[in-house]
Amino acid sequence: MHVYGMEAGTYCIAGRLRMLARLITGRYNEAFTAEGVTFAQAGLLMRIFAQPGIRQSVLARQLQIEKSAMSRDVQLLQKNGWLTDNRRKGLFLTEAGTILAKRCHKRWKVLNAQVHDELGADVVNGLTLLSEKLIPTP
Amino acid sequence: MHVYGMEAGTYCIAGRLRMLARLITGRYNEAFTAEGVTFAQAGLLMRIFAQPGIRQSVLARQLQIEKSAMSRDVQLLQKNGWLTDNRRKGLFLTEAGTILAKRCHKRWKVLNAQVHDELGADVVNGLTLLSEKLIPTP
DNA sequence: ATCCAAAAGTTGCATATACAACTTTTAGTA
DNA sequence: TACTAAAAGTTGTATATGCAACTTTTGGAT
Repeated sequence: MHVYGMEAGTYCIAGRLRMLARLITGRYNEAFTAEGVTFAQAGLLMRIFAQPGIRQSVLARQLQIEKSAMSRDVQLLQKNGWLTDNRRKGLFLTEAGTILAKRCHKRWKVLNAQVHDELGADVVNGLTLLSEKLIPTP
Repeated sequence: MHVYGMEAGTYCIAGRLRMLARLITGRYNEAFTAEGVTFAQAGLLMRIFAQPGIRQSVLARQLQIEKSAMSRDVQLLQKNGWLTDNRRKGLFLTEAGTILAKRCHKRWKVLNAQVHDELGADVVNGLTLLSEKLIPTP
């Protein structure tokens, strides 16, 4: 029988990636609910912590997110008091934002290592290879 | 230097998967704009075509999408005239829906084969392995 | 047939995301 | 310095998604 999405060896790449992203996002989200943020928010906070003063446009390129989406993500962080108000001059964490970013990074480190372990080197290498083939090199 | 997301070998699995999903979604979306649908919509149409009468709950499990999200996705298809109005008794394509699903499948087949080729067996196997490790077996 | 618990489906609310069109800022050049 | 084109950022509109709470449907057990 031929059921869309079930063919051995010819499954839908986009469908599969989207499903996996949903699954893994759920798992990471769980880990961050204790901090009151989503993974997407935590990820941004950690990046801004690591690259203070970074521009939205650069983040958008790094993450391959449309600039308007990034604008809104950033506005949300700011509304929560985690960013200073000079959005257009580069992004900087407030004190609260810095504390939160550090707490998130602790959780992220543990979880991500655990997930790496569970998945194994083959999977991680596969993902790396996929990244190299898909991510535009600027 | 240690920049979040840039560490060799310890990158964020969730972040990476989400980025790849965004990239590949964009590419598949392009292919379906000619049909006036997104990839998500086309994917649903193709699944309902392949499994007529399927329940939302089953689709939600297959795709690992929350049932409320699925409910809305399905409502959108119906609003566009692609589904008959008996949502709760199983999903069926209208004539227009059937025609559209077939057209989408043609495009999907070409694109997906092309992407498979581009990525290569290693990547595809890596994704398969990842799926096996992440997707809950019902 | 009746009743009840579990499953399915919906709705309210919030976030994440894209595209198009618009405004603002920045940088280079005359 | 003034002008202008490109880059950056924002806003309108729409889809995709999750969680919680609610309603409806379904399948047994009596």
